[in-house]
Amino acid sequence: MARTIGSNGTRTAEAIRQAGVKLIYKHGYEAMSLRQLAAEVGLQSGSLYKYFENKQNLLFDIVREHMEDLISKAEADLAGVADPLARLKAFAAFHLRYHMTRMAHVFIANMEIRSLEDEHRATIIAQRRRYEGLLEDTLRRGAEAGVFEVREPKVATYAIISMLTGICMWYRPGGRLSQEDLIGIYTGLVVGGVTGAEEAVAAPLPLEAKASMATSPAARTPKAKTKTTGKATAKRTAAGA
Amino acid sequence: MARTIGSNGTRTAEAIRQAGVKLIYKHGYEAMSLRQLAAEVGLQSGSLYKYFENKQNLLFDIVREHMEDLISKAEADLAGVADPLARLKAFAAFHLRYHMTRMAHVFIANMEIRSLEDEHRATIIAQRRRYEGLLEDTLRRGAEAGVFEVREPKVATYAIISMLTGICMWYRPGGRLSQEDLIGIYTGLVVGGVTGAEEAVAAPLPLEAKASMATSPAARTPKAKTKTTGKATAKRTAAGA
DNA sequence: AATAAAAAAGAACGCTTGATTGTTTCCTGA
DNA sequence: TCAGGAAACAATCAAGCGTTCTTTTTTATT
Repeated sequence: MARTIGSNGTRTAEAIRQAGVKLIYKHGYEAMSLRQLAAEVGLQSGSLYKYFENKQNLLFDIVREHMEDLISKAEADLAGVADPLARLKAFAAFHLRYHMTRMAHVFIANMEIRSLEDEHRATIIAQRRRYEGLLEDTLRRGAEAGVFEVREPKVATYAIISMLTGICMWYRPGGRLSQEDLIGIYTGLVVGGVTGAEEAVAAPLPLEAKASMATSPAARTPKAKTKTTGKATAKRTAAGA
Repeated sequence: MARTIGSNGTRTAEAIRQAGVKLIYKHGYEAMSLRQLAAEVGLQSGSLYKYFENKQNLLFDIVREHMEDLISKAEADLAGVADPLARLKAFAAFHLRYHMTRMAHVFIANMEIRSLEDEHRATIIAQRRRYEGLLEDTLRRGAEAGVFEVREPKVATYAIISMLTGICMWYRPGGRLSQEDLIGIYTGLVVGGVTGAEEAVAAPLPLEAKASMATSPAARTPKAKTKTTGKATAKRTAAGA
């Protein structure tokens, strides 16, 4: 056999992209082998190279396109909103909704940066800076306008984004709380945090002791989590590309 | 040559553990080869097997021991603190200080869970549940006591822990802000978030454009910001645990 | 119908991986 | 002092890796 019946380039390209996202999300970039990916799409591993230069570039393409999508949608969403508080809420809502909808892409973009080669990683980090700037500017303007109590906009930006992004570590569609419920909860936490509870900002910290050491076993409660097929192991090839 | 002069089992075991943490932190578990690890310690790869059963168990040992340490220290730190607000602040301060001090271990424990085999992963997740319970119980009691405005303690727990954990994505010792500075800032955000800014919690969301899936081509920055604050800005993304 | 292009198969490559084994050297305690 | 155990080496294994190349089949174009 060679070319299969009904085969089509653009359709295969899209299938590879989707399968790549799925497998990298599930197993990680290093752990995903190209044979595994090819099997998922129904190809031989060698045939994949009609669709990307090498494994590294597949990852880079996926992450870069995701970041472009994230940024453009965020900027579009915030375009008309001027008031800092409204802008903050809009950002939080957008970020949460986006992250709940496209968890696999987000997860990859956050986790696999380390697997990118230097130049690629620099590109992605620059994109991320730009995205973070949307929030940071909002916080800074709000602080200048006296709406927010934010002494360190950059730190607050990192903190807030970490908090919001964290939702895709546990959220699964169909749970007790709807997306809009969660947006309400998270937004409340964010806005409360930056509009200043006086007692909070003032307080240094109430800690007396520092010591440690004590053993404690046991555990409770279950929670849904990702799974791994304990199969493939991989290497990170230095000479690879 | 065989046994090297001055070689000592317990010392080598410790060296392997440390090198393992270092290399997994730097390259990831999958990407770290045992030959790389052996070279770091000054051994041949085969010799490593005197110190662990296999690569998977090395990872598991590292993560499990880290979680045990985290939990026991946290429980010790919170032992005497009864008041919900004080307890919340103490938890935040502990978590931040711990994560700023042992970033490599924390990073591994959060990132490499997917690389653990099913049974091992279940053990670690149970430990994490227990740790999260410390915060969740505090939030729940504070809410019952009317000190906090927290409708969903579990969600708030995830959100807060993600935010706090995120600090080790960018914090590097020696930056402009001290550990205590950062603890103050983060604690302010946390306490503000749960002590309820009325306007925040009430507001549903001020968004008119709901469709996050609307296509928006390209991306134009009205205000792209690339402020380089010394070195504090760095590498990894704001993701959570 | 003839031909070119596209799509995929399939075999092969050089290498690295985690893991195993047998052997040699060093250290230590009776 | 000298055996016996601890510690590490050295060589090896099969498996799997990313990648390349050639061949074959299908589709599209003329």
